Amino acid sequence: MPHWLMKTEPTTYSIQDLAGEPNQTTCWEGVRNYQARNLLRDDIQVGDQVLFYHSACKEPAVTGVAKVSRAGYPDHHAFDKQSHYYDAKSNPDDPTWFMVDVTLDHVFAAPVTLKQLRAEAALAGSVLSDMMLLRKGSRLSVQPVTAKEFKKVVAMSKAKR
DNA sequence: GCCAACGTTGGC
DNA sequence: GCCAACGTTGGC
Repeated sequence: MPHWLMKTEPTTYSIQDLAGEPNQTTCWEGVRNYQARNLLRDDIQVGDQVLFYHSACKEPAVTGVAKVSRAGYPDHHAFDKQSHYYDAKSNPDDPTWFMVDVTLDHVFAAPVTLKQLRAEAALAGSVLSDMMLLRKGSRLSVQPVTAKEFKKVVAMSKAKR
């Protein structure tokens, strides 16, 4: 079962927002990057586990785990002129943009910060040494994570600090 | 707020 | 198809 990491700016949508949703579920709308779109449309499946990441904030961190509860379907926000995510070029008959639904699994008691991830990745032979999130210039908002990386991050969230 | 890295757009 | 200009991301 593949694993993913999804970024969000907590000022826009945080893991606490997800925790407050009916069924703790939301659609992951507004991804407007073709590489991420391809993952959403073609690769991400129901049951896949997701690291929920807060970016562009005071302490960037993985803040919890979510699960994919609906596989790729058209992002209808692209057809809504009122929406911030409106895209005049996306045709409802042949949609450009896709989204999935995610459901909260759990919020980490202690977020695993980007700083901690980098420190871990710097250790010799670290499981995280090649993690996409940590690569220079990497800014894909939906990205693959290996099973080992996923397990490691979850373990770090449980470790005493 | 700065700025490096990256993606997209559009003139040619 | 090239590439400069522009916009966005996101850490710091």
